[in-house]
Amino acid sequence: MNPDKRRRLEARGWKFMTVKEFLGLTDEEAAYVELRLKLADGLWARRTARGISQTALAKTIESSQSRVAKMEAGDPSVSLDLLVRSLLALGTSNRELARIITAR
Amino acid sequence: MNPDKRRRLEARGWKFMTVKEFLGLTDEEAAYVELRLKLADGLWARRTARGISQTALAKTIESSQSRVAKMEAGDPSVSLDLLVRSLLALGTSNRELARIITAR
DNA sequence: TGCCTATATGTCAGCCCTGACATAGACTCG
DNA sequence: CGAGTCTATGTCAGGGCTGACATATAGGCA
Repeated sequence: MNPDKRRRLEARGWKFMTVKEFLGLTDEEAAYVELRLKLADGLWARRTARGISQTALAKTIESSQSRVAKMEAGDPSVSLDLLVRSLLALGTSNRELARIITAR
Repeated sequence: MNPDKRRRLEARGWKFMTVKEFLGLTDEEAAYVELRLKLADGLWARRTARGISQTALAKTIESSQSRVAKMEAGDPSVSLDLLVRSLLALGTSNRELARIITAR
């Protein structure tokens, strides 16, 4: 958000919080959610870099296009398991996986 | 295995294979299994380093002692999700998580 | 010896995640 | 315009993972 706009809104009594604060997450929960989002972004990056469609990826991991879309969207209904297995199916090495996790 | 013993056994017609070969796993599946084992080992290492029991850890993650034992044993009935969440509950940072993953 | 703690292993009802399907929007190309 | 592709989103029955429980083994201590 624009700093000026934020200042003006705060002057009028608005409060700003992080997603973590808003949802009342513990540190571990926040770290978990963050991790999922990083993997989701990493999956999208890897897939598009390879130039393959969600449907094509879905076939290689024996899933469906809709589930791939949910994965990349960070949908809560998708497990870490499936995210990681999808990344591995795209040929992601342990080192690359580690880089995705530590990305900021 | 002792190289001499192996040579003697091979001379008698025994064949040796990796777990991956034996189970007929694809590269991705093998990587997935390996990853789980690394996380399992990492969990055990972190827990014992903190000097807490499986029961104590189970309480903090709202699970049970038996499930923690299965986790550390690399039991197939345990999801990556639970493994990672347990590690995070032990205060494992992203960087440490990455180190566990890339450990050999 | 008996008691306590820690860990391993098996089982199971119930819930969460699964793939599949339907549908809609955005975009490209005839 | 219409047809095709790609992606997003909602729904659902069924299967996999869950916590809980029971039980066994091992080690420490009195």
